[in-house]
Amino acid sequence: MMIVMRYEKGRKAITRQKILETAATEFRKRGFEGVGVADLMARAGLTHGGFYSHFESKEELVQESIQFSFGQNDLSRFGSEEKGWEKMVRHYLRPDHRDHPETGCPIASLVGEAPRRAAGTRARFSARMDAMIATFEAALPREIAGEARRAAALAVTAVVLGALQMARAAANPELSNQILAAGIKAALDLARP
Amino acid sequence: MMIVMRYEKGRKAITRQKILETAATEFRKRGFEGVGVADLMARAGLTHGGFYSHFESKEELVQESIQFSFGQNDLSRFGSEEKGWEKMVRHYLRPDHRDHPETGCPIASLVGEAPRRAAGTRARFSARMDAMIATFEAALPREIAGEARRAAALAVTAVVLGALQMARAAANPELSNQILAAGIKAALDLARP
DNA sequence: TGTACATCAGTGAACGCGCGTTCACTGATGTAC
DNA sequence: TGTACATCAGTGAACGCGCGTTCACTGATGTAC
Repeated sequence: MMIVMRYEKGRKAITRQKILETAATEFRKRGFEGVGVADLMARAGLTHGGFYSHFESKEELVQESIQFSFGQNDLSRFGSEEKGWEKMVRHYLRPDHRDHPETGCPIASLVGEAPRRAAGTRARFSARMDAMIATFEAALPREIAGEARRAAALAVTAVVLGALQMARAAANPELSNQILAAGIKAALDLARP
Repeated sequence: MMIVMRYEKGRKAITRQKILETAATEFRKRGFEGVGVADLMARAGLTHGGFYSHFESKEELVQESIQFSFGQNDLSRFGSEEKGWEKMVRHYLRPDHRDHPETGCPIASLVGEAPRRAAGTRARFSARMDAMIATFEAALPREIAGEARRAAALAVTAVVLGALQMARAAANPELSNQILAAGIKAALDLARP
């Protein structure tokens, strides 16, 4: 007996993608613990019961959402451009990124929560952090070579990550802008041969 | 009629301090949302009902615990020493600090959650972040003057904060150590006149 | 082309559980006389 | 010194609520004939 498709082939996949997109947005905005399955499904225009025909558990969704939101925020598109690393830094530390964590870098939004999640989630998160470091490393000026190149990539990543989080936590908007500016300046200094 | 002390004067204050200390530890370890009032009170050797004779709400405890754990982790003691800023950086990015968030800097542990808390909590958290920046600023070499001094303090704070979080999130211990080393190197570079 | 049927994505009530908070109470204490 | 009493830090049952998860179901769909 042949396996038959009862609905249009892609329909379930589309719904799954919609849940994933909603989750990626909400998790970055409110944290993994700040959003419930029912709330998420309602925002995706569905009821909560159907969730488990798409994902095995909330933790699985958490893991897949990390991949998804990283894909939305790939800095590597600047990699082939001239002074790509500088564009990456300025893109990362722009006010719009600070003001919209829900569409921004998931590492900045969730790095504090990641170490407390399940082992599989930590592993995936760490892999994405590696990818971010590698993107900076690949884009740095070619004059920085050998071990210094790796160290510079780590340092640039640390400074943009730290600065973005500080800018988000700062109560004073003027201070917040100062932090972004100082972060850009420092990252460019660290990436100078 | 005179107000009378039924118990030893300091007893309630001691209990309150114990709750605060437990909360400061647990919040840094598990996040504000990761610990409940009942769990906290049990760890302090009490039952949960008494909590509200010490604090108005969990959020008030959250706020006071930020102050408390900051007090436990003051970098300013290095301020009067020679090359105090370098000692601060090395102290902040030492492996023991990475491995023990529960006794470490509350800003590193909680900066990601702070923007999502109540306004009063955000304000207190931001004030503590200001204090950390000011501690670095005061300790920097005197050769760094004017606006550059402020910018350097912001940059050093961003890099140590970012590096500590990355080191905690890294799944690979070798990478984690690399991050700490690169963070120290970068912070010292940024604090060089 | 028309009808009966099998499929299965999505529904919504229900589960046990832990959350923050409230409140009537208990029992150890210091005071009054 | 001895006893009755007022205080209040701490107890523990109970509250309404939202959590992640389960499951019997519904109803729109494509297929078979």
